[in-house]
Amino acid sequence: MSSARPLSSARLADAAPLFAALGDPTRLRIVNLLSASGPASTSNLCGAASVTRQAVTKHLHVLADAGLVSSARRGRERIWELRAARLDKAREYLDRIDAQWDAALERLKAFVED
Amino acid sequence: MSSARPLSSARLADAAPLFAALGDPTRLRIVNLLSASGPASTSNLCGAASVTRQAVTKHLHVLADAGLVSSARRGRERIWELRAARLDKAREYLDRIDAQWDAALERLKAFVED
DNA sequence: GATATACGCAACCACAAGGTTGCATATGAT
DNA sequence: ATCATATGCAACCTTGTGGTTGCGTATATC
Repeated sequence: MSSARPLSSARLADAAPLFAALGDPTRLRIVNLLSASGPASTSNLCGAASVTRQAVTKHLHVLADAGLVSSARRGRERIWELRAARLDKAREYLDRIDAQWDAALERLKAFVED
Repeated sequence: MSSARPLSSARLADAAPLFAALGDPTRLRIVNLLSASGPASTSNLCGAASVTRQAVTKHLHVLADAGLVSSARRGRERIWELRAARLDKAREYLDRIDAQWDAALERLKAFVED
């Protein structure tokens, strides 16, 4: 028996920016790159993108604001790293919504069989 | 041992619109409602939103374009239903990115221990 | 010290996105 | 037939977002 509680609106408002950050092709590409190759510098990430460095930097800041990446300066370059915990948050949301849906289906089924 | 293959850019380009659709608070609220209470009509969903019916309709169409909901007219109302399969797609993406990240960490660790 | 590299910051621009009002249309209820 | 309900559609507005160019600054490298 699933114990899915309804998602609080607070958690929902928190999750939207997360998905929004993942909702851009260039940013998703960056996340994918960071997850596949590990930490990388800004110019390193620029190599894979088809936009200017400044655009990539903006995207990285959006990801950072969403908590999906963190960065630190190393010498003259800035190294970006994936924050897997935040990704898990997103997964958790989807899991809970899915669980809710399953529970709703269950209730509907029971109602019909009534 | 995880068998995480790198995500093809085709799959990535496919996933971004999905996350983008989930990246709006109002839309996420709608998805949450549909998952918690099952299928509902447009005006039904409007009750929980703080925007006009037309705005809600727009959001529903965005969700439909992303494949996250489907709808059918029933009498004078239109009933919207969650497409759980599409939600699973999003989860799958996050899973694979996470697996990639784990694999990358593993390699880094092995490299350091070298 | 001169030079190339890597980045930060600001101004600016075009367009998509979210939202609204207004009006038309179809369907259920009386 | 009449009236209320539920929706569809279009025009319009405002802001946010993704992108650019230009310039300044810090850090390696020679």
